[in-house]
Amino acid sequence: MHFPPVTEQLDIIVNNTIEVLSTDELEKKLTRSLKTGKPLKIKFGADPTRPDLHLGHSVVLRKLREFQDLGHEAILIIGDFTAMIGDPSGKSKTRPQLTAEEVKENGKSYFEQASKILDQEKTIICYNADWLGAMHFADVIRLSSHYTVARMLERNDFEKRYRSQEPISIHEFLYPLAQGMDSVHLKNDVELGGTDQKFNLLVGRDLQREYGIDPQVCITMPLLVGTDGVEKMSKSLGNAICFNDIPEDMYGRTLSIPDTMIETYWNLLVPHHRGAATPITKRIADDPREAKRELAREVVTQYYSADDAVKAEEHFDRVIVNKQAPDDLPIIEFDDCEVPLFTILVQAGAATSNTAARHLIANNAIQIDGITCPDIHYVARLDENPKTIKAGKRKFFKVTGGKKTF
RNA sequence: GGGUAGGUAGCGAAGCGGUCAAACGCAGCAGACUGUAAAUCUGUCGACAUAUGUCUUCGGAGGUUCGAAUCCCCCCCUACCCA
Repeated sequence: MHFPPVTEQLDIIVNNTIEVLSTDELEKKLTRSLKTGKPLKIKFGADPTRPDLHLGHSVVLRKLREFQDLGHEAILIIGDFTAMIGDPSGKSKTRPQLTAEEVKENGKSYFEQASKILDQEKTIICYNADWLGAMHFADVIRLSSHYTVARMLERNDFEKRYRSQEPISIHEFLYPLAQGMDSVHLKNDVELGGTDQKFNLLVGRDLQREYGIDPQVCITMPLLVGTDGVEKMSKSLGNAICFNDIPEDMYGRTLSIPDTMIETYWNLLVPHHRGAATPITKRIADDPREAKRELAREVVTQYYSADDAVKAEEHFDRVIVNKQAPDDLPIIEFDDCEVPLFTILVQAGAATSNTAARHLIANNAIQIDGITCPDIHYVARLDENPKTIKAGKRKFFKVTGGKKTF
């Protein structure tokens, strides 16, 4: 294996990170691997509870990819075992117990999505139930003897909850230990995670030392703020841009971020273009609109293609900017010639109930062939010529009727 | 084992016998505006029918009342404190 010089590697690795614990050790490890020709093992773990990856995940995944490109070995751990414990960040919500099959399925989907960023060929994937599931209760007790309650309470959210008299379950204490056990098992050299993972990463490091293994270097990456510009990106907060979003959504949602975040997004999400002409800071200052559009195109290009990015932009300009209907609308067919508008909306999936459909109509959100229809009792006269219905800003479809012959 | 505080719509949180489908905030949806799906302002936000209502909801099961989310009884659950 041939690696770039250590200083060059360090530059790339440290870029965009929040913390590297420690840089010295990382340098030593890199030097050693350069000498021996043995790649470093880089660990990144993910719980397969929610298989929707979003741009927030991509920040860490891209760092992992950088390691791969430098010639190191990326190990993606699907936490099928730890998923059953439940992530203790924030209040522990009762999670639906996943079956082994669901977990495998989610894990597979996770890997597929992650492969949009990682070099799929070179990624090693493992399931931590393989070793955690094999542990006996006695092993677990022995493991837990390596850590103290006081040290656990050092963790930010534990401490906060403890102080404000919120409950902390014992199993939540076990979570970092389980994650740390992964590091003991893998003997990895580096573990990556978001800043919220810092404590868990350090536990892994401590445990490795306890078990006589060269402790891992912990690298934390910034948490990406969501499209709302406030909270960290998360599917449940509705401020996420997901890998699996269709290009149009991905493009539009990227455009909706506050201007102040363009630079951050650019740095964290767009692969380094070496020797890019004008620095992004200047381009944002000159023309924020175009800079953001370029960002959105870049994002779509990464997960789809440059072609899709252009199409998504055209779609956006047409539908959102110029408020015109896109091509290729789905057609909903009715047998009857006269159908109440609210029924059409429900059938088309534009509203979840008749009442909801009426609310939409009453809010002037419905247009038929470009004309707003404010009458909640409106009965549409349909024939084989499709009428275009616009529900809200973005939902379009066509309806035909009169298939029933009299 | 004992004590205390609680369990209300997606979440947070009022209400504590009728005017409660239930204040308020957040999220959601829509309208206006905008380079934008951001921000801001406005409306909406259980269901079914309609403008007058009907039905199902306030942890669960009973009960008292003309009438309960609100009172009584039993049960379940959650948190904290003391042992």
